[in-house]
Amino acid sequence: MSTIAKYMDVERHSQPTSPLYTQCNACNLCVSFSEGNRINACLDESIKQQKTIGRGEYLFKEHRPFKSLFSVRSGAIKTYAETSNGEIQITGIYMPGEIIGLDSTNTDAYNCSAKALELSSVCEIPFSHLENMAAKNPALQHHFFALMSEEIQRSQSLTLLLSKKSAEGRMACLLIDLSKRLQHRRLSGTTFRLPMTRIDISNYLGLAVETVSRVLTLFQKNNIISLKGRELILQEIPTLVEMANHNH
Amino acid sequence: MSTIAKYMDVERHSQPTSPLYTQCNACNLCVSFSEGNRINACLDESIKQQKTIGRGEYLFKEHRPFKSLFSVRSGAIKTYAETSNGEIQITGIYMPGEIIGLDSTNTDAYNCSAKALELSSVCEIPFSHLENMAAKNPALQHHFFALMSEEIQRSQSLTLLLSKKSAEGRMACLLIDLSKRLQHRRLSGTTFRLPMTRIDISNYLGLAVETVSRVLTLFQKNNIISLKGRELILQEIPTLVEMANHNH
DNA sequence: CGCGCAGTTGAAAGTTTTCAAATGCAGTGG
DNA sequence: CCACTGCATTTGAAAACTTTCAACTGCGCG
Repeated sequence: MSTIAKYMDVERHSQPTSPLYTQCNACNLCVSFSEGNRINACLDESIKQQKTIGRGEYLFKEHRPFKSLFSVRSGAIKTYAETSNGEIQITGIYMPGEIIGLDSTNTDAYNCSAKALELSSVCEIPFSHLENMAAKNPALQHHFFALMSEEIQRSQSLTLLLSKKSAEGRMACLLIDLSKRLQHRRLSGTTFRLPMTRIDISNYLGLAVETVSRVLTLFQKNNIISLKGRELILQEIPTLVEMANHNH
Repeated sequence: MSTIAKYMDVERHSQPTSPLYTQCNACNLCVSFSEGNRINACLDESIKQQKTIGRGEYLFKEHRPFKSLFSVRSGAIKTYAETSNGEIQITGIYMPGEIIGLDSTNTDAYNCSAKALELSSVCEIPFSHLENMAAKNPALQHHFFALMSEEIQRSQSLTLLLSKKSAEGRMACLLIDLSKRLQHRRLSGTTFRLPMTRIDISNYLGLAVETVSRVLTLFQKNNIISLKGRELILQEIPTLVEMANHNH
């Protein structure tokens, strides 16, 4: 527990009640780290730095120098890449406890842009420090490989979704995915607010905005969900799961 | 250069002329490693193990215990995941010099199956050994993070392709991608043999087989490519590049 | 030689996109 | 406080693209 340690108890006591922090007692990376390894350890606070960014603001932009990973503490962040002809593709939606930037560790520049979908707070972790620490701590190194592997899988899931599922299936997948991630943070998996606009959803799912709107309307007509603006209630999760598993 | 080293010169001299080994002087991982880091170093031969697998044979199957990564020495390997309802999605086509299994380092089981598209030889590297070595060698650790990051990017490229491109665009992307990877190995990027069937292509690109066939026929009619069976000649690479960059 | 599977081609069907138009919502400035 | 403006969202109808279904050809192998 040497240089890494502490922080967890400090924060656990300073923010015991806020729902935003049920999952994030300290830096999310640390929690993630300690959970994954069943080790009560945490990154040294000296290498971390908290930051708040407003809705629509950038955490970083594509092609800018890559220096740090970011762990989301609250809010939601989207990452996206830009094609040669200016179109963008959202590559991920990151919620509290999740780590941004793992796809850029092989270059000197970020491979995507990261923008806040709502007011968010993040924890910045310089990658060089992390590498140094990982070199000294095999458990941390192992955890890092695991995190990156998970990121590959996340992306592959999206691939499968885009390749094999209908518009309804894609939408169902997204809703189920969001629900699960919220539940993992011990928040409600049935009643929540969509973190993104229909436009972002359409981009992420590879559909036209109109299609997203139509599918959501259909879901509502069938009483599978209830939706007002971005406020969402999943009324028939089993049906959604079934639709999510069903392919073209 | 301690425990890691040697091998490169040994193999470089023993197989100087075979085109299959122009890129792979020793274990591909090592070459990749030494290239990436501009270090003349290589994994200790004691932890490696070569293997040959015939066309259609499995390198490993999904859900089986994860123990090793594999570096392709010759041939071509596809990886694919199976959905709950039995459909499969090809997640990657691996050619010499590329590494398979990076998406499974967070679990005890492989997350996909790997099957040889043609007679192939691979180099098996137990992951636990690699982790141990990486812990002792910061440069190797760094290289590993880079490899995993590249794998994330590869998957994200596929996501973009599936999300934004038409059938023609997808096919063009695949051909250009294959061409580039062959060129990277100093093989011809204009005349080569498709490593996979039309069925594999269709699955990988998220299209129906018939669509793949139609697009290839169209490309031939427009004299963009020449194709007999799997023998391919790219006649108008600039046109292909343009089509690959063009979205829906 | 024939079986089985890969590949091709045509026509119809289906899904999603595109285009167009209207509504709603939020922030801004008068 | 209200009108105004810009964007998000919804809805309808037509257009476009891809899939599905069906049939046929070709190739490799026992």
